[in-house]
Amino acid sequence: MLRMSNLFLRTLRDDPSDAEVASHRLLVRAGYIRRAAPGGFTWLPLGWIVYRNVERIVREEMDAAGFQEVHFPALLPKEPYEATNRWVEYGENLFRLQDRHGNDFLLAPTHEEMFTLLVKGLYGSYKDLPLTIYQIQTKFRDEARPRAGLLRGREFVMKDSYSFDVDDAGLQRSYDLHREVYIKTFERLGLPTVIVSAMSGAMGGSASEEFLTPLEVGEDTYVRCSSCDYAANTEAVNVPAPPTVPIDGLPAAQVVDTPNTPTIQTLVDHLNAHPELARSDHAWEAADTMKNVIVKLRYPDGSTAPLAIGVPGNREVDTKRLEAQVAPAEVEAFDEADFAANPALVKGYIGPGALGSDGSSGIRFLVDPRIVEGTRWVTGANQPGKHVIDLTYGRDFTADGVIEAAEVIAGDACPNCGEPVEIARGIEMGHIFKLGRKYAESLGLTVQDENGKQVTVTMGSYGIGVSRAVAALAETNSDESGLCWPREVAPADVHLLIAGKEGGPQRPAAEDLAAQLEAAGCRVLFDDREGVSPGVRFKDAELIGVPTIVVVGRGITDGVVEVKDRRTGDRCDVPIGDVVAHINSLS
RNA sequence: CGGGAUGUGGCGCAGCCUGGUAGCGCACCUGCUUUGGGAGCAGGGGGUCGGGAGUUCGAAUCUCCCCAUCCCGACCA
Repeated sequence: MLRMSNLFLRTLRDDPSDAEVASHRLLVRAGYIRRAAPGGFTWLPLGWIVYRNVERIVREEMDAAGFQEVHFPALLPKEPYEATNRWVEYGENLFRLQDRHGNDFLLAPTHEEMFTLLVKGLYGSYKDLPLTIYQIQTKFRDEARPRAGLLRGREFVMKDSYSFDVDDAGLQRSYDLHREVYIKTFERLGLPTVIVSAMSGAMGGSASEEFLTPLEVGEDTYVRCSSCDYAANTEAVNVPAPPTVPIDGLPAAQVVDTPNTPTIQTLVDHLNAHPELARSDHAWEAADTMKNVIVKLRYPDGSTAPLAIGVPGNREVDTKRLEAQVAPAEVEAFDEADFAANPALVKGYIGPGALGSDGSSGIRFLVDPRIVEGTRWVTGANQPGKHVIDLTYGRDFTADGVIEAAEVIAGDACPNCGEPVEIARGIEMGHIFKLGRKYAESLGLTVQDENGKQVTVTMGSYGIGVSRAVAALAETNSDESGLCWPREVAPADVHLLIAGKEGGPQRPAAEDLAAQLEAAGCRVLFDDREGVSPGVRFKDAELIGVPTIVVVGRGITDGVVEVKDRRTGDRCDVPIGDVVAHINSLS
């Protein structure tokens, strides 16, 4: 039983000034967590109970699936990460440090290398596989900007599992099993999730899916089809290419004067104001133009290279989508100095003639998938104040390749069925993906097959944000008054409080009831503090968010107590002798 | 990485412009009263004023550097 008279807890009346999102605000205010470092939090007793409940559920589901738990150090040597090149590729998000001898270490952001090496050291036969092992461990990422409390810290707890199979069919089975286990785990946690196709990011590998909890404060944007079951992180959306158009008979490209057209809109207006430039089929619109955006890619080794991206003029370049495409390189702005170094680029009037391996600047030029043979565009003519119209792909220009970097807009056609898509935000709670043989190859993990031949093992990697799940649960289970936890993760089943004069019958009755509830297996948070006004007790109960609140108050003279549902606010009087049975019927 | 704001007891804030004994509310301690919706009165304890350097007889306050937190931007040709 948790007695508030001696529980290490102090609730706050005011919101902490640095807390923005609900989960952060309420977890701090209700005394669950406390900031200890930039992006790092201390768990207080109530918070630690909730955290362990979440961890327990995750562990139970892993174990039930037959996965086995191991535990690695968080502090790791550099060498395995050099073998896979991640010491460099992981970039600035990797915490690197040195010991007293000057040897390099890292604080692990994830443990692919170590799991691979562990299996390599112990197993050598196809008969040992399949195998899935996991750990629940603190991970470190030197986030550029930790924010939103527990939702995005620099230190957090993750459950990560890894599957090992001899062949692709085995990997598929391991992957599918994990997918099922995750669905069940999030259901049990009471966290709504959407499964979306994803990019595999810094881990490498191929197919991958994310489990996102829909949340406005989330940092992932995903699309969902209004009609079919397609859902994908915007980073992973593949825009379908339109059919090509026969080039015969298309109007010739012509360079036209377009003074004072610094933006796409002014350009479109200018064209429409000049009938001699009119198109035969429709009035000019932004989607008929192509804008060429120049960025600078910075590679992990520090080198940089410019990149030109051609997208339809009605769309912006989505930096996240772009970065997902060029990873591990990072995207930087192409600044004045860069323009100065590339005199072939006429700012505001950049066109394909200056771009690509065959262009005057030689800058690598990639275009949106919508730009296919026979499509014609209005775009820069590489001279101040001039654009070119009817510039046709495959006849007048070509690019070095295709890139998925244009933003996805609500209403775009679903890549699967063509119906309009919706756009929503969410936070990544889980990620499953097929690593394939990348790590096994770089680290030499092979087993002998039936024929005595060495074959490279194929792997899957699967993560759940355990500490983040606590924040996501707080985020999705709260109101103006405070938190309201799902029962299985709540710090207690019942918040029992006394509302009555000290010295009256309420305290002894509440003590008695607390003991009975506990004897019946109920987890009780008992507000037995003295000299605290009833208002404070009620406010604290609502803030703390235990699912059922039992008030021993004035009804006690009639032998009844009040049982209140924290979430709905529904309350009813229950004879004190029936409370235990009543509570048990709730869960 | 850029711009802006902020940093003063556990939490929320004032004081800074115009340098001179560090303040308020909540929380905490003592006493009395109060007890079904963040009680009242009285009396207390607690702060290297983010850090460092400088100016000055004297710095929370002025100057410089650094650090941290929050917000906005990171591209839109």
